[in-house]
Amino acid sequence: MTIKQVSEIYNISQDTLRYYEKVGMIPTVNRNKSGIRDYTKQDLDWVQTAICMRNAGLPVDVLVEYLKLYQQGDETFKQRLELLKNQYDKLLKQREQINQTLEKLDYKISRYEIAVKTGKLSWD
Amino acid sequence: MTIKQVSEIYNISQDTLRYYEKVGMIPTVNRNKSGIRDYTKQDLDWVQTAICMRNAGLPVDVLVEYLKLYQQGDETFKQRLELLKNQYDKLLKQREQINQTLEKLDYKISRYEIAVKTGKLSWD
DNA sequence: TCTTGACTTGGAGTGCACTCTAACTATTAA
DNA sequence: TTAATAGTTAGAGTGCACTCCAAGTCAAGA
Repeated sequence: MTIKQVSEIYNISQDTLRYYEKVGMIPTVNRNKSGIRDYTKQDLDWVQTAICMRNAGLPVDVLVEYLKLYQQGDETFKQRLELLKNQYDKLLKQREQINQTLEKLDYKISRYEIAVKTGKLSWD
Repeated sequence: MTIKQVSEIYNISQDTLRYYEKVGMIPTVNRNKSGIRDYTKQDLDWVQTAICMRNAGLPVDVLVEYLKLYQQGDETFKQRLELLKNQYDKLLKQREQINQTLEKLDYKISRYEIAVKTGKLSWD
């Protein structure tokens, strides 16, 4: 599968796909005889996971570290587990921040709904 | 209240507080006769809100726009409402991304918990 | 054969959100 | 009186994650 197809499937730029590979966030993709990337099913799994993790805000260097450990083989299960738990905890905290902000916004929004109707913003 | 105190209360650098003010994310803080910031209760409310919003990932320029509308008075209720709703929707989507990633991580973590015990990573 | 278009690379450039620096001023303690 | 401390400003620098660019290669079609 070509980089163009992958970029269309996941709605991500070809530049970003090449960048992810260059920095080591996903494994090196095999090239055909003329040097062009040919993504396999496994490559797509890595791409998908990388995009998912990045969308949630995991830092690139952490994902690079994860791939490095992965490529070092079975000796690194424990380190990989620690890394994943760590990121899990950080995401829980981030979600909590978002929830707090959603609450605040919800409150403000309800006040503005009234303000738009009445022309007055209450208690402020 | 001095910038040092504010920075300690909210655990944010003085530089960042000055930056938020400079770019217009919070209103200008009054200075005493020797030009030193003296944060009022209202200033603190703005600071707290700014930090909350930034922690959830709202962009600086959006918060600047909000303050600008706020300072334009009652004519901008509708625009402020739109802005807030917009950010609310974006945060909902971001939370959804985080939830997806948490699920993925949870799955991986449980596999690695077993892998660490057995020395083998299953089905992969 | 020539051109078009899709790909390749290394490396430079961009946008965001701080973060740091230098030069300066005012207040306080020794 | 002097020195240390805590603040001020404008503006430069940093780190992250892309994003763009230039120069080149290759395969297919006119």
